[in-house]
Amino acid sequence: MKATLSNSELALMEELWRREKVTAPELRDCLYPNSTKSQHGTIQKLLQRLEAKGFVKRDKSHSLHFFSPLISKEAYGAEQLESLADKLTSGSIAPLITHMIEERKISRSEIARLRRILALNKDEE
Amino acid sequence: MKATLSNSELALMEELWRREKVTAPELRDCLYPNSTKSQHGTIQKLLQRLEAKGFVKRDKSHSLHFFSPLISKEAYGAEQLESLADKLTSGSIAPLITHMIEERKISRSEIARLRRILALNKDEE
DNA sequence: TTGCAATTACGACTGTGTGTCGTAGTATTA
DNA sequence: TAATACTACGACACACAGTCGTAATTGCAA
Repeated sequence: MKATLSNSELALMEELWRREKVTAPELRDCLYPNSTKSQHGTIQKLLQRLEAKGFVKRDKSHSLHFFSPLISKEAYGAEQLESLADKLTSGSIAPLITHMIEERKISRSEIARLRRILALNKDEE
Repeated sequence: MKATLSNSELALMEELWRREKVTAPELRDCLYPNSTKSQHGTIQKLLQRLEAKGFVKRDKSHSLHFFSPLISKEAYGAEQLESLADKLTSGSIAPLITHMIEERKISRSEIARLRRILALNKDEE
C-alpha cells in the first residue's frame, strides 16, 4: 500500500476519516454542496477507485452502501513519509528534520513536542 | 517551489546533486549506459522541464551547456515533508513521527539520532 | 571554407492517471 | 407498477511523464 492519493481522493478520505462510516450521498452533499444531479457518478467512481487501491472498505449489506477507511490518516501520512525518506535519504528521516530545523520550518513548540515523543522511547535504547 | 519531481527527473537530479556541474552528454552516458543514439532528446527534454520548474540552472556560456542544481537534496526533501504535513496534519510532523515510532518503522539508532538533533535546539526553548 | 560530428532546440507521440459525466441497471417506496 | 434514488460502468477531456525524431546550431578538421 504505497500508493498515493490524488487531491479529490484525499478530500474524500478526509471525510471518511472524520466520520468513519459514510454513504455516497452524504459524501456527495458534503463535497459538492449544490450537487447538479450529475456528480453522483464522480463520487461513485472515486469510491470505486479507492476501494480498488485498498484504501476503503465497502459495506454492501444494505442497498445503500456504507464506506469506511481501511487506513488511518496517520498511517497514510507515515507511509508517505517513509516512502519519501526511502526515495531521497536512504530511508532516514533525520536529514529532513535537520534541514527543516535549520531553516526554521519547525516551530519551537513543535520541536519540544518531538523531543517529548522521542523521550518516551529512551528506555529502549 | 512546491512542485514534485517525477521518477526520471529525480534520477537526473540525483546525478546533479552528486556532481554539482554536469553536461547533458555526461548525464546521458550515466543514465542510459548503452545510449541508442536517440535518448539525447530525452535528457534534453528533462533538463528543459527541470529548468522551467526552477530546479536546475543552465550555464550556456559555452556551446556545451553545464547544468547544476538550484535546490539541495535536503531542501527538496524538507519541502516535500512540509507539504505532506500541510496536507495531512495541519503542518505538524509530530503525528507522523509518532505513528512511525509506534509501528517500529524508525530504528532505535535513528531515534537516537533524532534526539541528538533536537537536543541541539534545547537552549532555544 | 566547407563538411562532418556532436549538441541543442523543439515538436509530436504514446501511455497513464485524474476528474468528470452520461447512461443503463437495480432496488426501494408509494 | 410507476417513480425515485442509488449503484455500476463505460467514455471522455485533460494533464503530465517519458520518449523519440527532426531541424538548427556549433566546433572541429580536412
